[in-house]
Amino acid sequence: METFSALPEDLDFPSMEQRILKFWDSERTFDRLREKNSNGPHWSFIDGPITANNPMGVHHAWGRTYKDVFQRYRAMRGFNQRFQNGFDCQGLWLEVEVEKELGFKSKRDIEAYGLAAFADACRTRVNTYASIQTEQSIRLGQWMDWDNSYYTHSDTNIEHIWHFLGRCHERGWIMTAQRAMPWCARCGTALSQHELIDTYEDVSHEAVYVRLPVCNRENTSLLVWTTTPWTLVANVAAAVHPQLDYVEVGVGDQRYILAEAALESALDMEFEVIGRMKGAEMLGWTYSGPFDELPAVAEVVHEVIPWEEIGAEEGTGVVHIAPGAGEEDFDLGRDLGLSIVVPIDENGEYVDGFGWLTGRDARQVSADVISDLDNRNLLHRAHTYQHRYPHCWRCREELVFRVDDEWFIRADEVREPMLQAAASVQWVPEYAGARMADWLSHMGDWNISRRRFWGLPLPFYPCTECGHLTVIGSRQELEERALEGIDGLRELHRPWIDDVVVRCESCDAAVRRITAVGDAWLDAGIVPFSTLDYMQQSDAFASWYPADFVSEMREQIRLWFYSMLFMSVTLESRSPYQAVFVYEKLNDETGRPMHKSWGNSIDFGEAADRMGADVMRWMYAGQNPVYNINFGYGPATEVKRRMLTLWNVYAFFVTYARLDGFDPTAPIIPVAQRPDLDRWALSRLQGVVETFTESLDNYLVYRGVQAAQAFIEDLSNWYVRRGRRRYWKSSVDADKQAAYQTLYELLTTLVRLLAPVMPFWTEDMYQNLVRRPDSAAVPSVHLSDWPVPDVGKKDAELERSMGVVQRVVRVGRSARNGADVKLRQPLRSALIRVDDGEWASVISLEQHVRDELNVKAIERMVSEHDLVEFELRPNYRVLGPKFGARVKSLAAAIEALDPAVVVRQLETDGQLEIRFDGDVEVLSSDDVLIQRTPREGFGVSEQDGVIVAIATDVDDVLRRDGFARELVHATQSLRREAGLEVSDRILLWIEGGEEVKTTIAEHRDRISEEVLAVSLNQGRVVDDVVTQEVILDGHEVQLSLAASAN
RNA sequence: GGGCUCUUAGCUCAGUCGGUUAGAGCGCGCCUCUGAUAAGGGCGAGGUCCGUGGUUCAAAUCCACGAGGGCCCA
Repeated sequence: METFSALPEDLDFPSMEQRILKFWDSERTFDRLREKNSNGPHWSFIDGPITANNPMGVHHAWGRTYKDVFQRYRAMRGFNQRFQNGFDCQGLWLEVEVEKELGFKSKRDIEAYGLAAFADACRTRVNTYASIQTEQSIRLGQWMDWDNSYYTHSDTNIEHIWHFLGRCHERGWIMTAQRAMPWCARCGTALSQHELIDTYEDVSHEAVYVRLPVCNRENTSLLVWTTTPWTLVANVAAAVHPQLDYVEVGVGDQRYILAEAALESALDMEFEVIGRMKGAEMLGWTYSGPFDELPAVAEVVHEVIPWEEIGAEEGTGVVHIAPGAGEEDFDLGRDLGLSIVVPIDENGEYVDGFGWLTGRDARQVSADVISDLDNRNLLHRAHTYQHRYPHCWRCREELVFRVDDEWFIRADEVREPMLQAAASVQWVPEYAGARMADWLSHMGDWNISRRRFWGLPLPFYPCTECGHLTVIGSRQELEERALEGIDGLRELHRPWIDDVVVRCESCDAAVRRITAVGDAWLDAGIVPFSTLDYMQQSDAFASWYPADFVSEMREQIRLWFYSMLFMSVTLESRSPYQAVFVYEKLNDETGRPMHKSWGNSIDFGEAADRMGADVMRWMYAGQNPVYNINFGYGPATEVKRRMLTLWNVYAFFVTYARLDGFDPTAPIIPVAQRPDLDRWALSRLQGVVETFTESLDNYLVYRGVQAAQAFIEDLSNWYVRRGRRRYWKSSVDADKQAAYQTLYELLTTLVRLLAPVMPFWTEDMYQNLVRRPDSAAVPSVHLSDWPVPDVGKKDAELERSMGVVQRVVRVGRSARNGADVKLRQPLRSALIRVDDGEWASVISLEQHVRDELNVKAIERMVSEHDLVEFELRPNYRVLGPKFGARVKSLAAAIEALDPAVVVRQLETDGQLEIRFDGDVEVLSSDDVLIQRTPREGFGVSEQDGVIVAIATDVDDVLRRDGFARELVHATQSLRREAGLEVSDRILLWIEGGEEVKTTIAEHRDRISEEVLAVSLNQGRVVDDVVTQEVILDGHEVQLSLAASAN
């Protein structure tokens, strides 16, 4: 049996991943991992719940990649983990989707449908998408205990929130307050400020200039302007800026008062200025409101009030104030103690007391309000006005403003403890902590009530008799207090919970629950407790709380991280997490946000099928999390190309290891006895292991990915390229064995190192490299131990030397390039100049330099004076600290010297006297930097202090040496065309002129060996051969070859 | 208005403790290699390190102010 399986033509991630998924499944690999670590130390991660509402997006895949990477890493280090996934299952997001499914237009449709049926529909949707998301996550390679996911709509979760609210109530933090909020009449609920972001759109509204007759001033009116005529019925005041200039103007028989600066825009007719005054003079005036005949506002005294925020750029400088229908109006009204008239209900319809408007939709009454004002002679002018206006992000309806009673948790008392708890957390990146601190310092009371259906039932039972608020803290308490309805309580949701009537704590009256449900962030915030059975005082809680790590998008700082912190500080006086990792946003590959309607969003399933999960994961893990990621098939192609470098190395190894029957279980050649190239690569590997480990410990996996990527480049473009001939040799000797053992160790270590990031491919490689040759090996890469750096294999000196050689080679190639001699032509020698300490490095690794540059010899450049020109620069790094401010005149003195003379002086004496500022100082060669510029006309290049000069003359010997290479190359091409395997032996005939004959005579053995020819003859043959005529270096050559029998 | 953050090549981004001539990948042009081969390598063009001021012998780097982008708060 062969040790390793042959590899397919190319790396097909999707099909390979499907194979690995089946493998994990049949091998129970994840179960075994958990069993293996069951006695290990705990590492506690809490999964932020994903809304089980739609299929997963590629942005979720980013976050889940992080979660999976860190959990897999900790698992390889032997930590016991819970691997619990979570679903967010309640709240408006979900309700809106269910409404769409059922074709509903408003909350009344839900009520008509029935709350019980609606709750069932929500539950069904949760189940559907939780299962789809589970499948998708598995496809991504995420390992979780999928049968044990938590759901935020569970009674346990709800009870734990009740418990929390009970504790808040004990401290007197639960309260109600009026609040003005943007409101969606269709959804029947308020929107929070952050839900307004990006919802402003250009729309046209009918704006009106309205006359408000001033009391006790004949025919005189305030002129106000509004873009929302529907709010005029709720007018209670008119605001003016105390310092602004106002004028009284006559228009026909009417007089208007408005800001002087607004005259032009507001009045489009002849007028005459009659008087002037400051706004301050008008304060306290009263006026008749626009709808005083309506019962709801009949009693309101309309007054002129001051407001500093007024400008005259828009409107009239006199502002219509309706505290019940505008946000700023409400704040102003509260400060000044104005009456608050709330004209509409939660569906946007006028409430009782508004006459002909009652029952009508506020968003459809503009025209009627305007004509009504006109009929009553209060309209000055109406016009179409275009402006940006907020819309509901869910249903795109225009928003209105509404004042409503809401439930809050007071925040002032927890603010300080929360700040302290947050300060104890490791925030990655650090600025996330500053964000949290900023948010906490400014946070207002937490508005926790939502007027919806499918959500946490707030356990608030205000007594209509005595006013006492009963807050139920558990299901048991509910049962104890229940007077009726408890038998029909199927679950802790509406409508069933609404039927339970309880006994008031204070007066024993029968009280009902408020109908509001809770903010969904309560649902998510409680999970550090609910998932560990906190209320049962469980052992689980004691051993898994607080979490070592949580990770989500940055916006979760003010959402989930905040709500968890709030609840945890309240319940346990400490942070629920010790480290928080945040990352930015996912955009399309051009940097635009992904939107379904823009057609630029990418479906997760499609992405997994087209690019493969490991490619996605490698891209995500390599992203610096402080930047938005630009995701798409273009970037994925680039990432895959980089991964292909590792594939090439892997494929190279497998190809030759199979040919040679390399046995990885054979005795190990001690590292000290292996060639420098091997020791170098192994040393580099230790550094990569260190860096990668550190990057995972610090939650900055991208640094590890970058380091691994750089190492893979080195592996391919230096280690394999430099060492490839060692694997081609026909004989199996110690050097070849060392080469295999080294490359094998590099690959198998890398496979373990990269396993958390690309679990599929590393498993595939592991099975082939490790398990196949050794059935006793650990059955999965994910069950193996995390690599530990072996200091015994570190050789800093060798790494440094190899670095010098790599630099020399780079410069040498540049020199050859300039000399215009192709690399296949061997040249006599390379003259090399490096820093004094570096020559030993070059000599010790001389072979690599000669091979790479294809020169017969290297020489140290003794006198570079003929090849380069010099320039002197002060070495500020050394001189600065030594001379301080005098460094400037010293520098001037240095630059005035003749560089060539200085160089000779330093070469002979090693020091240099220099006069400046009247002093004489002695400088050493460290004090100046000698910069060399190659003179024209040489094959010379200079970079980073290294000079390489190539002797470009070619004599007959060198020429034929090069020609032999040409013959080899041409023969190799022909081998390929003939479809031969790399190990097939051949019979070879070469026919040509004198040059060919002489070259073959001189290089027969070498040519034969290189092309695996068992015979090499001159002449032409005709039968059973592959033949090709080529012209090499101007010589006609005919090559013929045939496969050899042995 | 306040906070956090970013601004380096056409694009995406590195840049350590302030110190020589600021780097990589992609793209572009040229060359090269070829027993990893629908790969690989090299060279080149391309930069006001957002601007101004300051600290310092020395600033992409530290400080202040300003401009622009992003996010958040009010």
